[in-house]
Order: sequence, then structure tokens, then C-alpha cells
Amino acid sequence: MRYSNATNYALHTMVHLMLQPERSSVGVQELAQMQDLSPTYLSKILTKLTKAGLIESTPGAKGGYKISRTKHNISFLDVIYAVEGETNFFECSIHHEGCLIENVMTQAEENMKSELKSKLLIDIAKKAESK
Amino acid sequence: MRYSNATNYALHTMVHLMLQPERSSVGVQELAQMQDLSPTYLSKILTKLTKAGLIESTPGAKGGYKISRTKHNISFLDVIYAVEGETNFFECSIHHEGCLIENVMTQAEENMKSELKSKLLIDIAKKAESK
DNA sequence: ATATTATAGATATTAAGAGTCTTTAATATC
DNA sequence: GATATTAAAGACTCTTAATATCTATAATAT
Repeated sequence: MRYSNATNYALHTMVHLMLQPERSSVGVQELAQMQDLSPTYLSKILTKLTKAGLIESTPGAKGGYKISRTKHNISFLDVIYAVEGETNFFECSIHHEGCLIENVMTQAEENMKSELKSKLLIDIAKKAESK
Repeated sequence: MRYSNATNYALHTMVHLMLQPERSSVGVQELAQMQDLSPTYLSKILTKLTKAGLIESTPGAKGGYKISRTKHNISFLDVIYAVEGETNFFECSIHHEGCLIENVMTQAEENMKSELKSKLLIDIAKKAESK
């Protein structure tokens, strides 16, 4: 199993937006170019981030996308959920109560997600900046 | 992202085989019926487990599949790797050295895998037995 | 009014997963 | 040795999700 490319693009975009001075707006054109993507495709991903409240969009001239002013401490998990939805890695197809296998898999998944929830984009942005 | 159904089937089959008295052979017919699968489809999955050395197969009358006599302490991760391959959840498409995002994702993935490596099928089988 | 930029919807393409069918090879039993 | 049984392998189909692309529409700044 793999995370989608979309998740990868979203994470890179978020860090890039975090690095903007004053967290000002950047157009999809520039964001797409940066990652060698078509603007229309990236905009689909960015709309998901917008709906999740992670970024804000303003149409029109001088518009674009910028980091949300209201949502702070955005984590890796926030971005993943926004792009991929809050689905589970594993679900037992044989629906018997309290499947022991599902229990183990779910526990492992939750630990991973808990870790990704504690990883904040801002920390990555700061690290990237200081390089 | 999701683990494949095949992984689910494989895990259930492994536990079932663990529960056999003397760990004797079971035919794909019975294993498939148990999970409401077609035998030919399940056999594809079982062949992967065989090649990975997790189970042993004997063709012919009274043949079937049984837990490997040589490989002990089979973990959840062993089964997952056998079925899905040892792929990574996340790979940065922009191939720059030491991508900070990839680092975070890889670390989280490794922790999860490390946990799944410590979860042994035999323990699940024992729990299931005592119910 | 015009240029710019995001959003939405329709559509096409590709890749992977899921599953079936048929043939071949190996083994046990008689 | 003949026969029945069972796994392995290969070709093939079907479905679904991801990955896009294109066009039209709505919102905003100048």
C-alpha cells in the first residue's frame, strides 16, 4: 500500500506556503511549476486543503493560496486526512465481532497516525529554512 | 491508502493453519470455503506465502498447506511483506537529497512496521483458541 | 470593463487490485 | 503403472481508484 502522489504534492505545497514571508498568497501557477505539475491538477488538491480549512484561497488578480490564519499547529496527519480522507488501512472482510487480527492492525495504524499527528509542518518549514 | 484484501485473507489463513492440531496440512478447498473465496484465487495468495517460506505446500492427494516447520515466530509483518512486497508507504517524487518530509513519513512508517514485526501470529492463534 | 485566478464538472487515461479459467506438474493410493 | 487429488503457473477479464486534462463559471483586484 502507498500514500497517493497527491498527498506528497500537498505536503510539499504546505511547507512551501509556510515559508512565504508574512504567509502571503501564492498562485497555483507558481506552486505547480515548483513541483513540475499541471496547474489544473494541483488546484484539485489545493481545493481539498481549502475545504479542510488548512489553507485559504482568494480568487482574482493577486489571489492564490495562503496558510490558514485560524488553524494553527497543522500536522502531517491533517494534510493526509484532507487529501485522502479519514479511511482505515485495514478492515476485516469477515465481519465477526472483535476480530483479533483487525485489532492488531488497527492498533498499529493508530500509533502511526498518532505520530503523524504530532509532527507539525511548521517544524519542517523551520528546519528547511535554516538549511 | 489501504492494505489489500489479499493481506487480510493471508492473515486469516495463517492463523487458521496455526490452529491445526499437529499443524497438519489443509487443502485450499477448505481454506477458501472458510473465507468464502474461490479456491483458485486464494491459491495465488498461498503460493506467495509458500515462496516466502511461511508455509509449506505438498501437491497431490492428502496434500495441502501447513505452517512452515523451519520458520518460527512468524509476525504480521512477515505476512504483509510476503503478500504485498516490501514497498514503502511514501516516496518523495521530487528527488532531492534528504527530503525532510520523506524523513518524517519514513520514520512513522518504520515505527509501525517495527510494531507489526513484534506481533506474532502464534499469540493471536492462542488467544483465538482460548475463546 | 478587463485581466486574473480559484472552483466545479465532465471526461479520458492509466495502473493496480481482484478474480476466473485452463493447463501442467507433483504426490498418494490402489 | 493407472488414477485421483492437489498445488503451481499463465493467460485473461473485470472493476476500481488514481492521475490527470479540458472547459466553463464565479469571484476579485485594478
